[in-house]
Amino acid sequence: MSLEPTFRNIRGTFDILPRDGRSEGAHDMPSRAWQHVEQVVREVLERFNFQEIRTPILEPTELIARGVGQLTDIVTKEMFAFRRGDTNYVLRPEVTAPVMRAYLQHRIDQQGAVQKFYYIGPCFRAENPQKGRYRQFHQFGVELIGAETPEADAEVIAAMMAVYEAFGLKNLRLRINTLGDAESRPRYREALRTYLLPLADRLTPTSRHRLETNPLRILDTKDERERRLLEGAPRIIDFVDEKGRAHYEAVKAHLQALGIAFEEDPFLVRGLDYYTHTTFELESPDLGAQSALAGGGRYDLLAMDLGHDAPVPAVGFAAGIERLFIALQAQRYAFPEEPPLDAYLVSLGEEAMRWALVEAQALRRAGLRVDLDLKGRSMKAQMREANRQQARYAVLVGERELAEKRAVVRDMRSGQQQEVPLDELTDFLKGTVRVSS
RNA sequence: GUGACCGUAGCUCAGCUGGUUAGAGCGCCAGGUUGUGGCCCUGGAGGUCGGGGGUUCAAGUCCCCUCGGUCACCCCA
Repeated sequence: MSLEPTFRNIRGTFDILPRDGRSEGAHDMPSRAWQHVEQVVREVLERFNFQEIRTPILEPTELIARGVGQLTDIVTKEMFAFRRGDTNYVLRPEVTAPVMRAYLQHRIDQQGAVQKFYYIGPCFRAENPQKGRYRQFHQFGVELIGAETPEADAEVIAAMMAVYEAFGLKNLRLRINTLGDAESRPRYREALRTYLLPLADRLTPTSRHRLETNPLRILDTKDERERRLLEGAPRIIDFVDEKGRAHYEAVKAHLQALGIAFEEDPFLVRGLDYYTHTTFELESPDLGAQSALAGGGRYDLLAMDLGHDAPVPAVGFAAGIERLFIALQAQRYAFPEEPPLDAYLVSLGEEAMRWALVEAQALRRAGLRVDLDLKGRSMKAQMREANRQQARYAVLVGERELAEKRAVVRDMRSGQQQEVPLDELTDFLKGTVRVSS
């Protein structure tokens, strides 16, 4: 199973293979399925006029630390970071901060219009892997930058839901909440602390620690006893000012108008510091412990956290592709089948093999999907290969055919075969293939 | 970082209370058809039983360590 001197993929990563082979270190879906998922994602998001942005996988560590937040789990313990020369690098653990960085760097804000970006690609987090969690994982998401209206929030959530709708996923649960803004949050934080302080001895050690560092994070505890303690805790919404509350109410109204079902969860806080106002999370019952399919929210303060001189309103979501796959498999999603080979060239003898090599090129130029034997195997073995590849036709050529300038073309479904002059092969295969498909 | 469970051919697994040359199905290769697939039949290749150490006359089977996997905690996608 494992030979010492051979290499394996790094823990928490996987290879995506052309054919689904159940094997350690390989994703259980073939590359074709990944292409399909990516394609659907692109189509849906582009329908919303989100346009792709590609940023480097390598970013300055400081960008992530300031963007995501110094005290977040991501920054304190989950970054793949290293130093080289006098620069600190990270493999990006998320894409929102990099997109904002690009937006500011290229002065896209000067263009005035609302910017709608989408991205799709790998991210890295040094966590212990488990179901739906990897060290190199793949995300897609959108960032809508430059609009502070509740309609922008609704648009982002609508785009997110549209992706899952396109895949026909059912039983999804959308939860939303508001975290208020830079004014209300500190006030709420204090109120929450004041409430929890007398109960500190009944909290878990981590929560007790968070009481000092980041009290909001205690809200999303899974500990039953803590949840009960929190029932009487002050609610964020009561600290949000008139404007913030109106924003939240408007978002909810828009979601209703869009026919998007949701539930409010006053305890929904997210582990990234940049969120303000609207936050949301999409869950699937099919995922196991890592139940979040996607999440996001508004992050109006991120630009300033990154050193910009004015706030830049923005809202976005991020979604996990591996988790999408889990949900798709659980709901028996029908992935498109591998397109079959139009023809497999079977050759006998060196000369015929050379002919096949050249003929394959001609057929491919004519638009056909063609493969040929490159091992010089027996005819039987080549036929077996043609069958395995589910080729529509096997084209057999040996010395005899070469001399007579005609090939034996075998229909692999019916088993019927006929002779076709070599110079008519392209037209024959194209014509017949077109007719039969 | 912590915990639980698991680790025998490419894949899925069987190997009873430790005891002769470690097995099956699928897959792969070849033959049955001197130039032909899918079904069937026959044969073959492929395993340091994750690795190391220990107990024992004897270990895939027991003990320890280690590596890897899975799931969970934490948190997130």
